[in-house]
Amino acid sequence: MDTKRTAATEDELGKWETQLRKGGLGLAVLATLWTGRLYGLEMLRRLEADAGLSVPEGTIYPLLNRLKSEGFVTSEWVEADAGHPRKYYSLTERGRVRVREMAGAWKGFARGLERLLAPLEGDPR
Amino acid sequence: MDTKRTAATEDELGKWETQLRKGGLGLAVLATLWTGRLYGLEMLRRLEADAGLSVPEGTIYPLLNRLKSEGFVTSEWVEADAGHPRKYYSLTERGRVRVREMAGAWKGFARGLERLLAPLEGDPR
DNA sequence: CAGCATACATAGATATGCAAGGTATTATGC
DNA sequence: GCATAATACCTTGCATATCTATGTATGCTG
Repeated sequence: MDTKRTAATEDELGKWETQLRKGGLGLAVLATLWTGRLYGLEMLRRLEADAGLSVPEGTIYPLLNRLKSEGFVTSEWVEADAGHPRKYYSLTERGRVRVREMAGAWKGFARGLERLLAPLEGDPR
Repeated sequence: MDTKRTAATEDELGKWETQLRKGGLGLAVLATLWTGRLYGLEMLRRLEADAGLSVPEGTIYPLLNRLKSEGFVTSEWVEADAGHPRKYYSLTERGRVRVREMAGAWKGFARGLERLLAPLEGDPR
């Protein structure tokens, strides 16, 4: 029963983490493009390596399509000498402006939450 | 047209901020209860004052019910000598454990995102 | 040419925040 | 005593983004 409860708790925490990411991932993806173009799976690897965010493929492609239809990124197919053709995404000018706005909103929210979490720090209770 | 575009952009940013809060608000609410019990509207005021998070009532009551049915908080009606009866919410033991887990997950996510945002800092581009 | 890895894509289910509107109780002015 | 306002809590319906699972196509390799 302990194992059951633990498993359930972990599941719930997992679902919650899913919710936590909403919105945040859009910013994360745009941010990876700040320094230059990347293709889909390359972004996933960078998100994992740089930020510890493991994002499934089924999440990033719809997200990229949304960002594209909103005019924040553009895409172009690039055929390599060897290997499969890849779809590279780049930030548009509008996208650059947007990342800054989003980053600002993120920082405001994060600072507020940090303040609320301060009382927990080092409290053994 | 400029005004139109600006307005539309702000609307979109607003919708995005809604997404950004998902999950985060649950943590924020539980965190306000760390130091002691509070009633609904009191929480809203504290969230606004301490963290700059303005949360509408339509958000917090369903949220509190969820947290209660999941066993993270308990509630009790308290009748004051003067004034209206208030429903006070407190953290359960399970709730305390949970806040810690959530705070840990939040920090991991926030650190990762900060790393991704680092290249934007002071980049005039 | 069969199997495997790479790369992009889609559909349905689920969860959450919000706006709008509602009920009940207490305090206040006249 | 009665109307009005303020406090406090609650419910419904909708919009939105992500995940799971699955599908398609291409190129490499033995």
